Amino acid sequence: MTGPAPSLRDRKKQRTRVLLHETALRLFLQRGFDAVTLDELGEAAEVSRRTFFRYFAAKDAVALAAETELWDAYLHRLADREWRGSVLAALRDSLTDTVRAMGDEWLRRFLATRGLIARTPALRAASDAAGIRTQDRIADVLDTALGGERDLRVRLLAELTLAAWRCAAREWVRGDKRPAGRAKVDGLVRHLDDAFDALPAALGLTAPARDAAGPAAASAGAASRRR
Amino acid sequence: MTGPAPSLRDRKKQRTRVLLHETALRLFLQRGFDAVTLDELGEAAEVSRRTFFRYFAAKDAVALAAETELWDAYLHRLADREWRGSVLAALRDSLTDTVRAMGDEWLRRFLATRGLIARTPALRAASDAAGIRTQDRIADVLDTALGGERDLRVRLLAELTLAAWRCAAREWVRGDKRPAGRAKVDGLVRHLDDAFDALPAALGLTAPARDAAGPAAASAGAASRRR
DNA sequence: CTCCAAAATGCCTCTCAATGGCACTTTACC
DNA sequence: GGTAAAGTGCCATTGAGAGGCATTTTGGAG
Repeated sequence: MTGPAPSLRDRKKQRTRVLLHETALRLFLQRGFDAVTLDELGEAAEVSRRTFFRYFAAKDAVALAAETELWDAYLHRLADREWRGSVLAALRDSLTDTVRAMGDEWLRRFLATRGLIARTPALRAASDAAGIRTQDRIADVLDTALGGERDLRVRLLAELTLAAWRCAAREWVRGDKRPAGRAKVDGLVRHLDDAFDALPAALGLTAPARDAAGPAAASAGAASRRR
Repeated sequence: MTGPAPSLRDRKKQRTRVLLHETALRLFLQRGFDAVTLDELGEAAEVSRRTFFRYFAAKDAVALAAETELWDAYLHRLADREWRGSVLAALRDSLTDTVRAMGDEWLRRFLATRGLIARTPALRAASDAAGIRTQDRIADVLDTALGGERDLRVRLLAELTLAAWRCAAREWVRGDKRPAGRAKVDGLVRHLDDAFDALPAALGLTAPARDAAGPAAASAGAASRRR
């Protein structure tokens, strides 16, 4: 992919975008998303608020940019892949492949983003809403790839993919913070695998029998019980 | 449930709340959610903006009130039920039972709400985010009811319930608008049944074989293919 | 290199949702 | 009837978000 070299204009724009994003993450982490105004962010990045809005659609968009990059990369990978065999397995593999392919620099920003989401209701809501828009996009790619019929199962698969993601991300953020770098990514991938693996068993989960003294009567299946 | 009779204070508050909600739906439907300011809504309902915020946490909350009622009723039903057998079936039955139990007056408001959501990005986002908070609440109820262990399958079941809901609601809004009253509710219930029914088949969906000329090679399963 | 047009930026004004303090009004209860 | 608590309205403020337009920067042709 050797296009024309980026112009000075393009380089400057990219630098401004990165500067806004990094500055935002730093300030939001220091003082909290809600406590940092866009005037302050612009001052710190030496960019006007007007310009900020030329780069990001909203305040929350700059905080969630690393997550957006992941979904964009994932959607791109889905659009490019060959489809054969189990669709869910393809959705799963593409997601874990995408996560693995994101770089260390992205990982640092993504961890910061997850931390902000965990402590900021407005960011959680924005991230959740964006996730559901991602589901729409996944369903669109699948409709196109699988033959253009509007199939309820396709829609559900998009839902299941993000369901697994949300469960995995939730556990990941909760988990041990000590691993760094690649081990962090591996942890996320493991949680994703656990979540996708647990889908069939979840469908079959039954309530404990009323007279059982413990969990012995719980559904036997792929054991995803918390260890 | 015969508690003490509501006081004049309580009755007036309830009337104000209903008035705000109904007035908001009317104005939002006439002119669009974004075009109606809270000053205008307050003027029309003869309530100050300050008071509006004593009843609703945000502008979108008044627009989504009917949906909130549904989820509150559903969560209440889940908290009250006996748990035995398949958890997913229980989640499903409780949801369809709840929908059926909501009254005609609620149905009218709920239809208006769905219409607003369909045409207002901000409301769609707010509704989606609220849906995911509902998933959290479902998972909490399930954790309590099933023995208090944090089980990934439980979390996934909450996800699957809202997944089916979103798919069903989407098809429902798209569908024939001519049925009224109970037939509208039956339509929603039917879409919910279809969506829950399609979950196992979705897990097993495979891509069409590359040399197949048509969908003949698609996964044979519970056929939820669009008709 | 110069010039001009296009693109990017900053300044400014405005709107409106949201927040919150406090004075005033209404209701409940003794 | 009097008083305290609850409810309401008025007012001021903040900050995200929108958009117009002047100014600055960059690209490209001659």
